[in-house]
Amino acid sequence: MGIAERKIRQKEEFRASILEAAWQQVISDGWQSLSIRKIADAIEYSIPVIYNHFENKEAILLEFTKEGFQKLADTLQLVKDQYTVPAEQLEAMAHAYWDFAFDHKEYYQLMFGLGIPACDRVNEIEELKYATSIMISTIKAAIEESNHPETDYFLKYHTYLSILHGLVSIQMIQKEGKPDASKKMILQDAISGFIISINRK
Amino acid sequence: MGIAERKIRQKEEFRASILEAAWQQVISDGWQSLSIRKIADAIEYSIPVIYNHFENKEAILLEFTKEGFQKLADTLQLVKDQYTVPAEQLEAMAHAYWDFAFDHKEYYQLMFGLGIPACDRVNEIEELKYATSIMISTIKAAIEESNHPETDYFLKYHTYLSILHGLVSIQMIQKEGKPDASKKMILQDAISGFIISINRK
DNA sequence: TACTTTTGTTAACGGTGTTAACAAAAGTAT
DNA sequence: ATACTTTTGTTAACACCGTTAACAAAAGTA
Repeated sequence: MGIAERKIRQKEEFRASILEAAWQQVISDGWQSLSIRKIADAIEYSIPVIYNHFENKEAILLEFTKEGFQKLADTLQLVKDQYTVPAEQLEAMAHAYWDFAFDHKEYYQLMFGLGIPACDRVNEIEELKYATSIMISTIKAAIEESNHPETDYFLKYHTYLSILHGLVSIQMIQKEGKPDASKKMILQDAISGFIISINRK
Repeated sequence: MGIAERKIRQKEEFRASILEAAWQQVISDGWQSLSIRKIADAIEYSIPVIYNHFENKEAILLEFTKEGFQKLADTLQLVKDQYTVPAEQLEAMAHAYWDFAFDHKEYYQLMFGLGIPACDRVNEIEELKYATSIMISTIKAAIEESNHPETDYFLKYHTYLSILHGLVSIQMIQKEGKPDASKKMILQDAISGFIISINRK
């Protein structure tokens, strides 16, 4: 009897429609605006039915997170396969990573827990400018002392900050508490590379 | 008459007590758990009084964000002043940045909008491992072809991912929409430096 | 047809940020 | 001291949120 199969299929469809409705909400107003109630409203069912298919809201978000990592992995693999030299692969994958992040912004934010609070207002914070200027002036000085005094210091500042923030936030996502001292080797490694890239002939 | 001054002073104290209560809540249960109601409860006043001192909840968070950037800037300045060679300053500041982030985790999360959703469960996602393995294998291959085949590939992977994530997330915080192509130069710059650091003699 | 299981509903609990309407206290002027 | 005004605080509500218990309806099974 195909009745059990049909039920499974229907359940799958229902589940998919929940995700579909959720995704529509996310891409139209960001994942902060996603609510169980809005999903229920969109699929024209009452709220508790959603809990028949997902344990809770987090489970829905987790679904998209997985989807996101899968898409990213597929993208990286695809790009990697177009090259043979590892260094070229790494470079191409880096660009692919970047493109993925901005082409699938919602996915990326979910995957890496980017809350984006006062996103647009953060640039107006005076204290931020202060911290920025300290770093920029140092970068500037380092460049002037280097073999390439014509280097774009603003670009280098962005690189510097990005490396730092990347290291920190990846670390924070992966582990609670203060990371063991060995993790600082990653920092040391990255920052050495950065400084060398400034002084390099 | 000092009565106006007293009022201003009292208002200031009240404001400070709100921030103090809020901060206690943040450090004890994370800033996700912070609510106007809990603050009101802690200072033993009714809810709306808080709105006499802060426009809304975001304004309170913004206050801490500013504080955070101020503290970071002070820390960086202090460390910078202990060195004279710019390259040394950059390195020391990098370590100070790292320490600040983990010594003042709550500040850092606020400052850079780190939502931390399935923070502890993210490592269990199978799709993440898939994406990870693609990157790691490439790094491994690049290292084997390099002048330093004994290099720790896991460390280099972390560096690689951190650079990428740092670039992306800093970019996302600062601007909505897809960044102009010129911003990709930062990526190019950072990734070149990374690849060089692998191949470097 | 009678029974069981699945699927869906309504209604509520406890929580959130925010605000309107109003009471109480404090300060000011007569 | 009394009358008036401003400030400060309160209660109560609005509109949301995630989640769940209690129950009704439909579907499948004997």
